[in-house]
Amino acid sequence: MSNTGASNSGAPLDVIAASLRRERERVGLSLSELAKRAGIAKSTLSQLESASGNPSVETLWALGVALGVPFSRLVDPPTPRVRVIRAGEGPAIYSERAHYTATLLASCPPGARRDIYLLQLEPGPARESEPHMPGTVEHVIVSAGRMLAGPRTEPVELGPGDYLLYPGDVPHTAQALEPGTTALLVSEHV
Amino acid sequence: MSNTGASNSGAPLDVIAASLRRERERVGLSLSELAKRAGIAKSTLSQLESASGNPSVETLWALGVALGVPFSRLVDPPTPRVRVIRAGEGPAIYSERAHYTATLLASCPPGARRDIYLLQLEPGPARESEPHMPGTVEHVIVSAGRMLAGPRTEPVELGPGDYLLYPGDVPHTAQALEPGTTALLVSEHV
DNA sequence: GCACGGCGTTCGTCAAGCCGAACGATTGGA
DNA sequence: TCCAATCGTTCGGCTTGACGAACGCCGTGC
Repeated sequence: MSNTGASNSGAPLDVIAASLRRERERVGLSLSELAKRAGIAKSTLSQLESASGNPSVETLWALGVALGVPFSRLVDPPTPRVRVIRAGEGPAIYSERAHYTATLLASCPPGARRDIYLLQLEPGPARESEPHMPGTVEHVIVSAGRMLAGPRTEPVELGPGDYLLYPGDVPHTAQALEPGTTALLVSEHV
Repeated sequence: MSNTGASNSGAPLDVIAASLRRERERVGLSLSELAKRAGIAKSTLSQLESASGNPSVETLWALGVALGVPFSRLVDPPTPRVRVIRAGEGPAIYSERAHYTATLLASCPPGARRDIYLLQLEPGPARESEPHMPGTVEHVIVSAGRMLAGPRTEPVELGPGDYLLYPGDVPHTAQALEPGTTALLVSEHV
């Protein structure tokens, strides 16, 4: 998960319990063996997997290391499998003013750690975005056309194939310089 | 963070201490005030910020919620700012056999949680990829041309603007069906 | 000058996490 | 069949995290 403003849902302990068992079985370790490798008592691990415990960070960290798994995997719920969204399909956001279309391709359930949008822009007034969640960064890759993008204070002109990374937690802007400009926007809060 | 195989570096407690203070000051809360909002004793918070403690998950969770910050932000080190990579620049991977070019646009230091590649493919033999890190998923968005992509067992044909999500921890493939096919690949291990 | 409120730290108490040992259950081999 | 090994759970102990209270410090204003 990520207890972001949007999603503080679900007691972390249950998630951790499930994650631990899932990851342990995926690796194919016994409870005893994992406990030994992580340097913790197997009784401790047993209690954690039955969600009757409140592990310290060090304990959980040791388990993450022993499992060869990132910390966040243990506190965040699982993930998707396969999905296709055909051109033109998918939830879209339109803006008459800015001649702007954003199609949401992927949002990480439940609390979206990163979103992927397909942007289709026409020349006209710039689309101004207010700051997002602190810690957000946005990646823009232009597919076709030319555009101006980035922090409002220092926008960058981009052409096909250009890539731009900028902080999303400050005011930023997007504006097409040519008709039929399309770009990909990856917005992630780390 | 992510104590992934690659980056188990740094005692988590020090990172947490630093993160905690950083985020608290960014929000502009006093130690006492934050402690009250998180529902923990300020003495506890004080010890955590001085890295003389080993918080339980519940405690850290409460702080994350009170700060309006994702859990991982507290155990992971900071992040980047602004970067531009012009078309043709950036580290690239070529493959004569598969007429394939991948340009690495963004890799999340230090332990890469997701990579963004620009793919340029020409028709020819398919590029076969072995499974990555368990838990990896890949997103493909086609900019131009047509291509075949996805799990080796069930590839999908994609045209301009199409989006595909598939697991990256199984064998998968990529093959251009038209000259000048370009696509964007987001590879993330959650 | 001095009382007041808020700040962050330190101290003693209590509850809870972590541990090792012992337990019943299950499996495989002699 | 019986023994041995391993599994995961449960039970006292010791350790340690979390708590509230008291402390010293600093800026305000009466």
